[in-house]
Amino acid sequence: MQPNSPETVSLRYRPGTHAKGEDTLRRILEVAIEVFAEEGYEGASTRTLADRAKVNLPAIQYYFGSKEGLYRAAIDHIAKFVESRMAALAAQAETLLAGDPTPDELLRMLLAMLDGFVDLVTTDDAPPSACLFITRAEVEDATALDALHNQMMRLVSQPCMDLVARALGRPLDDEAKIRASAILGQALMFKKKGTKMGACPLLGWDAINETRLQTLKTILREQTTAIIRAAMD
Amino acid sequence: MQPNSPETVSLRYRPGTHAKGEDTLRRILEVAIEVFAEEGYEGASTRTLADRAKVNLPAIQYYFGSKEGLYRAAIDHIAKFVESRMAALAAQAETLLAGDPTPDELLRMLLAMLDGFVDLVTTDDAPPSACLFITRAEVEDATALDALHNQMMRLVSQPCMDLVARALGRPLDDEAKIRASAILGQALMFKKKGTKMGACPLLGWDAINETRLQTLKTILREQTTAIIRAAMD
DNA sequence: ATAAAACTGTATCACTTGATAGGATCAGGT
DNA sequence: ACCTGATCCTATCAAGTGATACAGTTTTAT
Repeated sequence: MQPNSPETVSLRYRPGTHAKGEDTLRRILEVAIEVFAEEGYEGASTRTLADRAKVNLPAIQYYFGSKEGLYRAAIDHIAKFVESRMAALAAQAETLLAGDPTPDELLRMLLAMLDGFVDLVTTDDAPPSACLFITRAEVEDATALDALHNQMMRLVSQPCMDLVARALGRPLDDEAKIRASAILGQALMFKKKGTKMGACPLLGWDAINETRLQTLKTILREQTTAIIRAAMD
Repeated sequence: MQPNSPETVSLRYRPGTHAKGEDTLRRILEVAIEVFAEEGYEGASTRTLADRAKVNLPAIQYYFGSKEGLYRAAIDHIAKFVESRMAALAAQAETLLAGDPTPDELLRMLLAMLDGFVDLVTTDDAPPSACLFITRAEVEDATALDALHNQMMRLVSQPCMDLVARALGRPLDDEAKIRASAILGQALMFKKKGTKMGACPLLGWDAINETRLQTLKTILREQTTAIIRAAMD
């Protein structure tokens, strides 16, 4: 019985019944994020996936129904991680916006979200290679990413755009959206295992350690403050 | 005789001798950029490439030696386009830096390069889908991209980093590099046919027309000015 | 005009891909 | 002890891949 095949998912499968199966499933999932990140969806063969996870070939169909099912599960897994990192900040921003915040409070909130976003895209926690996985999935135009897109919109882009608009005392128009996007764009250049044309290779940074992360955050906070202050006049 | 096969390239092939062959070669190349951009290297089958270019399957081997040869030729073609767009600006920046420029001159030059970079990543000219092609090639970690990487470094990143460093009266250290990268990162969010999480979908922009481009450039210039001015103190 | 080279098309090869069939093995409930 | 379902494995399939052999056609040079 394939526990996660389209027809039978959450029908007969009871997690924890067989601890061994649970471990195997998790191992496949975590390896899959790495391999999909390295090779892409088409490039990652089911044989490579199975080998790297130390399982046999049909295990993928058994646990996830199909290669695509595994891919979707990988996206879900990353989405949960993003949620765990950004949900609190997004909620905080929403509460603030519901009240009658000063421009300075709005700016501080925006800087906090920027910090969180930098953490998110530079972190090596939880699902390794998650950032590269998403980047690849993006250009591969995976429709399975839609859920994650909506989530990023809800937890990152939308709050930032709202904060920028309110801080500038404007409606949520193109200008506010452009400014918010550009501010986030600064951070995206430094994303983990980004591309060769990303900022890290340009800086000669092999990895982002704690001191480099602090330097980066400080500069981006400063620049964002300058951007908002200048636009307020 | 395969004109571009590794052994015989530029050995017996004389472009223009057979006008028909020249056209065919160019047609394959232009279609290839589109198809590789849409499907990725692995995803683009030689059959799809041949069909879209209205040639038969072996034509790819005949003209480019192999699928990989076609890929490399596509990258070369894009590299030439980038050169045509950015070389003048890069040279201008170099000349300026060789003299004794004022901070204001340096800022103006930086803004001009930023404008050029925005044009480059948002344009629909010359090789359509070139931007998406590069983005895909980046995450696919194509070693064939190295030449283009060096070129982007030489024509865009390096000049911008130099300009920022000099404008701030600092050496070319991490801070200057981070600031320059972040400034360019603002523009990258708006790249043509970027990802679904890019700025254009967030703005509800289906395409970037002339007025939108002007709005974008104006805001980015303004923000960059604010960033540099604030950092000079 | 005619030979040589450039170009195009059909048929096919060896290989890899995702997926499945069907049986062996294991763990938990009775 | 034993049965049932969960888990794992070997062997195999049909489809699609990049590439080539080789014959036919067109263009150029002499």
